[in-house]
Amino acid sequence: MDDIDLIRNFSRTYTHRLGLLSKSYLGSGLALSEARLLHDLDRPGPVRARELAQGLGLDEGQTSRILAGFARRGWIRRTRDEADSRQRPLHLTEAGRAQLEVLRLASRTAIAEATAPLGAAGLAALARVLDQASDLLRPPQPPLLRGLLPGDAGQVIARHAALYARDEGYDQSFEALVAEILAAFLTRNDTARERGWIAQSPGGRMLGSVFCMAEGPEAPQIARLRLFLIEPEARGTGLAQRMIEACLGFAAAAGYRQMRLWTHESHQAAGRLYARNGFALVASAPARAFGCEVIDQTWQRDLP
Amino acid sequence: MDDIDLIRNFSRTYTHRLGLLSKSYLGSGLALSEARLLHDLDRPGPVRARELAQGLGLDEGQTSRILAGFARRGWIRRTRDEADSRQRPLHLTEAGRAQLEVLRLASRTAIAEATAPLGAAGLAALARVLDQASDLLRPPQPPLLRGLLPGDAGQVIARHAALYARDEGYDQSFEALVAEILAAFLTRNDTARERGWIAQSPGGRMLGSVFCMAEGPEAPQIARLRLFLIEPEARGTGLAQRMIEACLGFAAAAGYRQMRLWTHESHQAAGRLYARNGFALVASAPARAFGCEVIDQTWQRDLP
DNA sequence: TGCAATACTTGATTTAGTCAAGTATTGCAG
DNA sequence: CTGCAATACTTGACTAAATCAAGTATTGCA
Repeated sequence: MDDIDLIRNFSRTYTHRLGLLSKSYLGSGLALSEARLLHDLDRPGPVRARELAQGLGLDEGQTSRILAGFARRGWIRRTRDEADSRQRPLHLTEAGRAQLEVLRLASRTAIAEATAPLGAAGLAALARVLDQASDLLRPPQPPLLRGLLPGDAGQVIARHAALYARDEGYDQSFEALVAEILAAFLTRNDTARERGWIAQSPGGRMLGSVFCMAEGPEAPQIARLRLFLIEPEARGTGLAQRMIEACLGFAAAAGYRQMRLWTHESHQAAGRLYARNGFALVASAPARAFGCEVIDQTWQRDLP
Repeated sequence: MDDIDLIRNFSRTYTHRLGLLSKSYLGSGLALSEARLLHDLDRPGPVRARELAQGLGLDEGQTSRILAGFARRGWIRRTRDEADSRQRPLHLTEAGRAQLEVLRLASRTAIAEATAPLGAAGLAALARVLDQASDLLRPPQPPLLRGLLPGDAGQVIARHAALYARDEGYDQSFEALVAEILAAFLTRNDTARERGWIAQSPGGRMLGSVFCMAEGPEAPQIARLRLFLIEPEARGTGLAQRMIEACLGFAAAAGYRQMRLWTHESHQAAGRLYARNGFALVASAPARAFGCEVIDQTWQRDLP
């Protein structure tokens, strides 16, 4: 059972369970090739018929016929290329985009039904590993660092809870703490002095988080770096460094004079990262937290 | 970009890159449905045509025709059901099995070509995440614990190196150490007193390893638990406990009086597991190893 | 005993896909 | 600027897979 057999094995399971091979695509009346073609038409600029055919490995004749059908149904507009009138650049119309949305919903429903037995947690785990696979299949692209969007806070809570429970044995009280921290952050909504970053894979799954928060009114010049988490599969890639830099840069620009953070001694890789970024260990004390014996650490550095 | 969109997105990337949709299956002259049908015929007992059709979502008429073709080419034998002569139980012949092997090789070649740009490490990573996905899609099954097979030692070395480099920052000297330990183990080949276990997912990927080795001639009654590793995604599932029990059970049966192990303080979850299994910390000392400052720990317990 | 249900098979038809030829246009060597 | 190969797409003829419906032999059961 080598790597290739594992992949073959997956293909069979996947096509079987997710029914990728379904003819007459999801009852939408469109054939699979038509659906794929329509999807590939959804690009900002004009599209060439040949590009589409080659991109999908479809026969050009067949492509031509399918496109004729789309034009008849008003899903695409075929314009005339001024410079070369052999070509007929294609544009998706509003009707075409609407049809694409119909398709998207049908496909979402089908996947939701097929994955219903997995439950929400299983679905999230599946999405996570499949998106990892997407990343591996695509030419490598660096993760995106972006601000917080709706739904991110929940993800941050869920991943903190899951990973700390697995790796450190933390109990539910840790999830509650993370939820409280985030709830307060969102409530304060102090965008000038506080910010969160989400690292996101090219496919869109969350790879990590970091937050810059105010230490509190009694220490207005101190910023706190919090909820710093990198998914295991994204560790050792330099992503953590990028995220720390984003956080430090924001804190300095927001006028803080120091940045402080709180961690546990067991996070050795994190400790090395903090040390590399000018933080120094300023306090350390054993404590009992989240059902475990831990050694709390406080690190601090000055900001430029 | 929610979970379902991530899955949709993966499906597109995957079918595009791995070309699942290839008609005329891989130049073997068989259509995709024929290949899938032939594959599903490969089961120990007799198979019913209807089962096959329903299992693959194929039309019964079409199934009948394809099966007639298989029978004509001598790939299947159609017997007569004594109790119900409407049914014609199907059996794959040797020729059919040979054809299946042709198909398997063609499919392997196709995957190997499609994944060539990823390199060996990328392929291994892809196989790993896709097999995780297979596990998630299947009804849950517990991992299998088995002895060492050819190729396992290499995997054990590779995963130790990769995970410790990622999580602890160990350098290459750690990989060398693991390789030496395993080479010596394989060379001694002392099956009565030493053994290794591999935990394997239902799909077949390695989920973890543990070894029972002799401490050495100067301490013949002491066994050492070594190379204990659980893949991150398999942590917190009780697998580690099963593996420790297997190792302890073997050591006791092999006549050892004590079991000893060596770890680092930073592996807190492992430490808790050892404590739960009767081990006590007997020595602890800071050391510099594999390019890191660590705190070596020795744990020990008596065997029944 | 008769009749619906089952386990397939066969026939008629549709349709996606293939291959090759056809049309209009472009680019470029002579 | 002429002619001819190349390009971008279309069209026609054909193949084969898939679908739908009807057909056959057999079973089970009221």
